Amino acid sequence: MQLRMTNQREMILQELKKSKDHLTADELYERVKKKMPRISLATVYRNLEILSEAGMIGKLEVSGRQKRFDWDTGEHDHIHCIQCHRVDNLNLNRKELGLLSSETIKGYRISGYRLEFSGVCSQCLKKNRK
Amino acid sequence: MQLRMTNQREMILQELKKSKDHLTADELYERVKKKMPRISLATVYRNLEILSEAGMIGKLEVSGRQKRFDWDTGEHDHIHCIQCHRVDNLNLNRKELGLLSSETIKGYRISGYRLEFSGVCSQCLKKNRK
DNA sequence: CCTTTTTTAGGAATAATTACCAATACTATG
DNA sequence: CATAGTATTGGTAATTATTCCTAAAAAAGG
Repeated sequence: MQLRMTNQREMILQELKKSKDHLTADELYERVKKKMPRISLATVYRNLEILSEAGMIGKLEVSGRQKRFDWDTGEHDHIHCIQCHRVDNLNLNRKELGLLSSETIKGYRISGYRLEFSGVCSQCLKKNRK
Repeated sequence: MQLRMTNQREMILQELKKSKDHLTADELYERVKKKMPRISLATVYRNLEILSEAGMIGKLEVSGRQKRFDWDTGEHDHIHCIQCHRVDNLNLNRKELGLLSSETIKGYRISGYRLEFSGVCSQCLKKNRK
């Protein structure tokens, strides 16, 4: 692992953790820029990739949209709103699902899975009622 | 519903069904172009969107990559190769999972879910051994 | 310090997709 | 059938998200 923490890298990581949210690269770029005005968007992208590679953050590639990055690296699933595209955490009992038991399916060597619910979040439901 | 079938629309639908695969818009464009050389890529994109809207094909927004379209509209899950990005079908017993039972989770009104395994497909495993 | 390696900023390049719009094709009437 | 209205198409420009490139800056290691 042994990941060298540069100022930019550290700042990106801290801002993501502070947000306690699932931010996109450019959302994070906007936040980091407030403190480091000269940082480049490419640096944000590169470091998010490096940090997720190192397992220090999670990467969410959800529903064909922009990638989002997750400060929480613990095992959990996600649920997202098909209207405003927010992503929330979800804790399902994975053992009960019994899905991870098999190491190969249809000839694939399984490395992981993603369970992704979609629907309309409470904020959007409220908005729609108006 | 009542979808008017233009020549282009029909051709796109037929080529996708014929392929029995999960094609991207540009893969399909290449195939359709063989029979309709003057068709536009935009038309392919547009009609794939319209067809999936009408429920005549499925849309797969998988792992942050290119969208793929599915000739098979029956309920099924997917498994994809993290190496070559192919997508295969998977039939899991959904009732057993007991996941669709709840209509709301964390305030969301659930409209669906996607279970997506990832791993290395047999072709890639074979390739790697060489 | 001086040299080597890594990282950065900034902009250019790329890939996938969508938007726009003038030209066509189709539909339904009179 | 002529024709007016609507839908769809082709071609291209624009957009979005992301990666690539390169010279400069920063850090590491003698």
